[in-house]
Amino acid sequence: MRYWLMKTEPGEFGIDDLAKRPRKTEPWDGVRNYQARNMMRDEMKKGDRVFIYHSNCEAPGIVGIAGIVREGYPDPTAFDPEDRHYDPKSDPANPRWYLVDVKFERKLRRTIPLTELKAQAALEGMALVRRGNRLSVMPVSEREWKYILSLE
DNA sequence: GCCAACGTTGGC
DNA sequence: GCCAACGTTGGC
Repeated sequence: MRYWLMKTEPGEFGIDDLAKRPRKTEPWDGVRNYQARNMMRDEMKKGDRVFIYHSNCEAPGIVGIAGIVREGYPDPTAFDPEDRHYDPKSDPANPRWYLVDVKFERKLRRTIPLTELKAQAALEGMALVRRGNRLSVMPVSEREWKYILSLE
């Protein structure tokens, strides 16, 4: 089993929206970045665990835990001209964008803010705290996962 | 709202 | 294949 972190904007779709979904599950659509795509298509497996991170908001940070319940499949929003993530260059016969289904597990007892994560020497190597990082899906090591949970 | 950092596009 | 221009991300 592997560990991941996925960003989302709470103004668009936050951890509480995920918790309210039928079966607490949501297709993680709309990701349009090749590195993130590759991870969702090739590397994320059923049962993997995910930190949900709120970005672009008043208090950016890790807010909860989810699990992967369906492995990579083509992102249908790429084929829908009405969708704001429509990509005319994604051919259904050879899809460009992929997603996974994510299921709510629990909220953390508190948000662990980005500022706090940045202050931890133990987390120096994390992609999340590196300057200019813009990846919306990234791996988390087991050591980092446990360390972050110990801050909860 | 600002702006640095980064990814993508497209002309050459 | 280079690289300038452009668009987006996301913290602050």
